[in-house]
Amino acid sequence: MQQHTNHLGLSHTDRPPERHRLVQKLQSITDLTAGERQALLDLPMAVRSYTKGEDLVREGDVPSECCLILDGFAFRYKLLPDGRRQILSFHTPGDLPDLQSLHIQTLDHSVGVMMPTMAAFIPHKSMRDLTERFPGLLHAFWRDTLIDAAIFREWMIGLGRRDAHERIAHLICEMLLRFRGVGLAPDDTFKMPVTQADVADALGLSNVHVNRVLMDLRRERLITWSNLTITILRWEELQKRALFEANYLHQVSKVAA
Amino acid sequence: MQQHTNHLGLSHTDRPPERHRLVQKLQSITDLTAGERQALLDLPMAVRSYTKGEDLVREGDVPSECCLILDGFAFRYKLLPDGRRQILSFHTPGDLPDLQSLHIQTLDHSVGVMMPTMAAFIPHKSMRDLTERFPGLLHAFWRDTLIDAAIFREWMIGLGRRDAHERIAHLICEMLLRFRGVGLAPDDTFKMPVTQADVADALGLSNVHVNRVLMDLRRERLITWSNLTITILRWEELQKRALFEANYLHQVSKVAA
DNA sequence: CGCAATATTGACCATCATCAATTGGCGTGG
DNA sequence: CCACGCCAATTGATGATGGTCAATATTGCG
Repeated sequence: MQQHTNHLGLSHTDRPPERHRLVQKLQSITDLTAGERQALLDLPMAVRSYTKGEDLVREGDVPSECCLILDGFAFRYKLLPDGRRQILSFHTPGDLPDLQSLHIQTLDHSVGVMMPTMAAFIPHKSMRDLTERFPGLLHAFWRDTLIDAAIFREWMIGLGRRDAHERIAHLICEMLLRFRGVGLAPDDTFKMPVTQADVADALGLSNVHVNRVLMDLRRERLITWSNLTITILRWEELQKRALFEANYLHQVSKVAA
Repeated sequence: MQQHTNHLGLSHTDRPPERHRLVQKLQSITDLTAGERQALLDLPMAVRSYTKGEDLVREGDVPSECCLILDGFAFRYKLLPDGRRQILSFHTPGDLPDLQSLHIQTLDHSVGVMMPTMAAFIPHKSMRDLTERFPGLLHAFWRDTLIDAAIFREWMIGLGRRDAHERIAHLICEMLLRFRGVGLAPDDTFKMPVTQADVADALGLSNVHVNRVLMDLRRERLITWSNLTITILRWEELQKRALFEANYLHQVSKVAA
């Protein structure tokens, strides 16, 4: 996830090797038949590259395609008129952060990237054809939407009822499991390409306070976080600090192929 | 919505007249064919009544049926180990607050009621048969899930980045539009059967602070709120106070039949 | 080597939580 | 019909978590 070969900003239009990420992702939440897998690989997609600070889509857009993260790291967010920002979710390769655009005309949030990221755009029409030919995939996408919503709910609990230490510890726990789920967290270490200010906007805190709490967690030898790289030192203790319960991730604890 | 005829706790098993609420709700977010409407009305459902404080389902349950609010007022919530509570959403008649159980085995939150409420339970098997026979309904349910998630996102912004006055004003704006959408807010007045403590748990505040902010909003003559009844006095001003933008509700501004 | 973005620290302050009464509304039993 | 009791609303006093502002270090990188 952390490195990829092409981020020159060029726009290709064909079969990037990373397209298997989508299969991998869906397979992590449901079973797919060979035919469904092939159909996913055959989806037409236009690939584009982005760098830190660019948006894949913006609030207010009326997209005619869905975007798929092939490589990199993206996030959904929304701005208030005066500039306050709330980050709604983080997305790793294989995710479809605006799947909702299939059914909801105008986008109610933006999708940006935190690092050089490659995204593929799949026409809505192709998605509709696909789900018509393969009802199993329709269920897979619906299931994905439902898990997405479950994660929103857990974040709401954090924003509404957890204190700063719990929130930050909780986010770290969640990201560890999500990266583990796609085989990207060997030795309880993973790359988290976000700044402390980003974390602040995700958790409803100020950057300054995030910094202070991180110092605490480091002092307590629960984690290490530098160079965009996080290492969990004491997993049990960290979960306790976060009041973390993994069930909401609905992971089908099976290692991605 | 505020009154209903039977809340003796009896369990019927047949065709309550309120079952049309489901049709009404789905029709408010998509178009249905006559066949689809009839199929919805023919769904088998077991009706049960609940009173304030009772739960329809609990976190950890593995339901084999979906619940449908026929009459009354329900909410989804989750508790932290030490008793802190976060309310995740409010639900009016026609809503299916645990639709997700169709695809996600174990429930990650509870559903409770705020007032005498009648709910119908529809076996998952019936739902699956239904969506198999009527793919249009499958899309309708998916769309419902997506709108649900859109509301979660808006609440996340409130919890993370709005101050107490904005949050409360925003909730009032949202509920007005939702009640209006089902024809239950004549004269910008509607019944909101929640206590100030409930509002606090929905917005991540303390009951005391909710009270103080409500006093402010009343002093400013923006609203009236007593006896579980809210009246909006100055709609434009209230929206401004809340930084409210209705788009996220994705309402198809058409009056329910 | 020097910029520019992040991270870190300190000082001060505001919003909102907590704790503790007190008041008010309303249903129920006598 | 009225008193009691309970739940919710209201108010006051006090304090803590976390925000804001402003420097000062670091670190990554061209």
